[in-house]
Amino acid sequence: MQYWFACFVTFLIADADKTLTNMKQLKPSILNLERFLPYRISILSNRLSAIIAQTYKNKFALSITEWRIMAVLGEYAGSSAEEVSIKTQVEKSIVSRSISKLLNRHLVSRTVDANDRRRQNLTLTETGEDIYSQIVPVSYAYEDRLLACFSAQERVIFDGLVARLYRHAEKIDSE
Amino acid sequence: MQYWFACFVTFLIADADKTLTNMKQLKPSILNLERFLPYRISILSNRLSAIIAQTYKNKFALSITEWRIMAVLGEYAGSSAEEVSIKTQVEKSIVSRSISKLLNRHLVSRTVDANDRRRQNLTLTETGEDIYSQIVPVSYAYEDRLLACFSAQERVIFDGLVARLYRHAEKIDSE
DNA sequence: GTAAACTAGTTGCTAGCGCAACTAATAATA
DNA sequence: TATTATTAGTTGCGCTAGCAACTAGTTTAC
Repeated sequence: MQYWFACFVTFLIADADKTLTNMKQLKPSILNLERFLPYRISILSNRLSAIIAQTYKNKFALSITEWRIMAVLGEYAGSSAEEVSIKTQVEKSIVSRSISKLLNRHLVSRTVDANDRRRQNLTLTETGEDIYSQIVPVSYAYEDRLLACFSAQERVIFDGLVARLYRHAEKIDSE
Repeated sequence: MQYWFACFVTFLIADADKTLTNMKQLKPSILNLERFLPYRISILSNRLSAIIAQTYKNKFALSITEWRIMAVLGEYAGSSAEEVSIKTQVEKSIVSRSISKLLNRHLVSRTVDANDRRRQNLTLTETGEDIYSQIVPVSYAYEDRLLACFSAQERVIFDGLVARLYRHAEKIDSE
């Protein structure tokens, strides 16, 4: 057992005791919002989004949704709107409207698919690629700055727990 | 060092190695949305909210915002709109409009404060209390169901990491 | 080969969010 | 005490989200 693990675990035990003590003070007939997990995740998400939305808007005049679409196209050029919708988890009508804006700004181009004329293949234009390559490091920098409050081990733990909770919620959702 | 800690830590090390391996496969000039923390938190939050929003809407005809306001008033009767706004992290104009709806439905009542006639003290009505006491157990049940994918220890860890990240984001935000 | 079912993408409509401007009341300052 | 600044709450407005209906193209099944 390495030293950092011992430290980490000690910290966790202290934290656990504190939390359990707090929990006992609560009447079960009252719900304390600040301790309610979905609420906490929601305000965390809002705060993270607000910070990054500001940056994208100021520096690149893009909404988070628009950036997400570009992010998918930067990685998977030639995706359809449907595929973008799935990857970004953005509803298809919103994708459609966002793509219109990106087309107007010549950040994205589209061509009707030869084999399936319903389908339209989307690609970043040269300008789009250019902006994309500017945003990527900004995004990574933001992520790093956020994660500065975690140790490398904690990052991994957090990542794992988030992923597990997400998959679990998906399961609950599909029931 | 207790046994479960050893098991847990072993699991974490395995997970860390896997993640680090994956990370090395990434070109730094491309951003993979699915690995980007703010995105992951965002879709997690959306999913958690969507599930609970459905329940509140179906069973009680309340939006999440309306429920959050009631949750604050259930715990702190006589709060002002301002205080509700701070506690719920909901913008004051939205609080104002939501309160109008709750007043119309006679779930909340308000009285002008005697000492400060700008301020209005908000309280749940009897009907409001009644609905509140029905929602609380439903919310706790949902939270328990979500957290079923974590061990007691993991819950505490997750809680702590979420809290830390939130505080850290607050700090970043205020700079 | 044609009708029915399905799929891709767009558009109409409603509701909620959030900024900013506004009203009314109070507190601070000179 | 008069002027100014501050605070509580409401309202106007534009934007986005998301459901549902729609168009157009494709596949399935008889």
